[in-house]
Amino acid sequence: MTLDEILPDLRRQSVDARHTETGLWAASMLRERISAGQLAPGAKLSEEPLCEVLGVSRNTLREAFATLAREHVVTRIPNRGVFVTRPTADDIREIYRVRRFLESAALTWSTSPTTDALHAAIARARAARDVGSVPGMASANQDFHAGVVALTGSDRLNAQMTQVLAEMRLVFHSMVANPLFHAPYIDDNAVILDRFEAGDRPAAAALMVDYLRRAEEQLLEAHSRA
Amino acid sequence: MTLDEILPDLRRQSVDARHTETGLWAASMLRERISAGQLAPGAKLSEEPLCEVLGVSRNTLREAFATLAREHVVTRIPNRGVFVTRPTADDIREIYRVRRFLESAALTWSTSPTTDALHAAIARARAARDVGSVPGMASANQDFHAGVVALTGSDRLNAQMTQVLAEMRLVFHSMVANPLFHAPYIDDNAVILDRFEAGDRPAAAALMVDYLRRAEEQLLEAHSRA
DNA sequence: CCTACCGAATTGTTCAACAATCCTACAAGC
DNA sequence: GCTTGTAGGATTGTTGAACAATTCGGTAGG
Repeated sequence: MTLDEILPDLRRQSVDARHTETGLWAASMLRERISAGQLAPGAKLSEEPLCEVLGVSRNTLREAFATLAREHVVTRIPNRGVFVTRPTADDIREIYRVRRFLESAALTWSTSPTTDALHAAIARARAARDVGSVPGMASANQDFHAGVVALTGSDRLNAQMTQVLAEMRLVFHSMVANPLFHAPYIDDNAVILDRFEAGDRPAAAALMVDYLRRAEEQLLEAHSRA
Repeated sequence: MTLDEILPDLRRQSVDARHTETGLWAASMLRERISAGQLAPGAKLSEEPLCEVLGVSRNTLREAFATLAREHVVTRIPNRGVFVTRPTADDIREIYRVRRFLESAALTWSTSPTTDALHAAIARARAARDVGSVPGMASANQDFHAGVVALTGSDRLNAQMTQVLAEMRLVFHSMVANPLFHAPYIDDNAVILDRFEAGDRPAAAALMVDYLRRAEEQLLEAHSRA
């Protein structure tokens, strides 16, 4: 999907928008579109048409670009422009490196033992699987892993995890989505949660590392084909 | 001399000559001053005089502010202005929460066993202690802990650690610096490194958590007095 | 002493202009 | 045929000025 195709859509959402912090608002609008896959990886985000459609000035739009670039959602090439990031194989390895550290550390040293959100995420994933909803499974799966890091109670670690999961969505969009990708991992999550609640944190962490290694391998394999 | 041989050299020069990103350049100038303590926490960064001094326009300066705000180095209050962040007690707790996770996880699961940088940092710290240089001890100590996270080989985790250490400098600047703060921790670092190299990673991680808890407590105590 | 209001100063945002850089195409030379 | 050089046009990088919105300090009035 190209930029031109979603321009009318964006225009509709931005007609009567009065906001303080316009730059952050513009960033969130673009982030939404990119997360949803309406702006595919590699797409060029030209300043002029976007300004016109969002109803902001070029300066404000550039603030939004700076925000998104810092989140690795968008890549800025000097004097060339801004593009939706197209994750490389190295990016995938880096993302999973971060996830292995963050998630296994959270399972090992977290202090908050409230796992309601994790149970809810697993329930949502199973419901989505029963209905055959791939986006539903993907979303619920991300909620589970975000919830694991939320056990740390740290805003900054949560922010980093949120960012990495946003990059994960880019990875999914940049390759042919295998409809069956998420399904087998749902029960893995359940086992990890079970071990964690049984008090066997090392086992939970080890299972998580194993899970993430398998997922990484599968994504790298798919990436090399694309 | 062939083309390939001089390519890296050329690239290095062109990177250095990159004044083409004025916003980032201005941000780094301010970051330097703040890190060095020349701009104390709580100081107001008025736009107009800064523009004049840095020789950039207000728009460019605001891009720099946006960058620093995302790094928590600077706090933006709408319609009031931009201030050097004054860390709160909660900030200190959050910083140490992140450090405990990042550093103990690095000691537990790191793959790279090259500890040269860590030995060098300890040596620098001891040399600074012998000379009685407090900034030298602080800097070397930060190098050691940054090096621990560098064991992960992850750019993103390194970036997060760098950011958190920058916030640590703000913490130090915002309270009366105790000249003896760093000294007792130097040998703790050495013990942690020793356990790590002996292959006893759980012990190294546990010592690190203990170290960070003591440092946090000490800083919180000092903060409550200020 | 407190409150309401007014004006100065500062920030938030936009606009228009210019400089610097890159892309495309096309001609010239080996 | 392939590379190299050279316009021209388009896009980005940066600036300066303008105006709206908001805050702050002082002051008159109760």
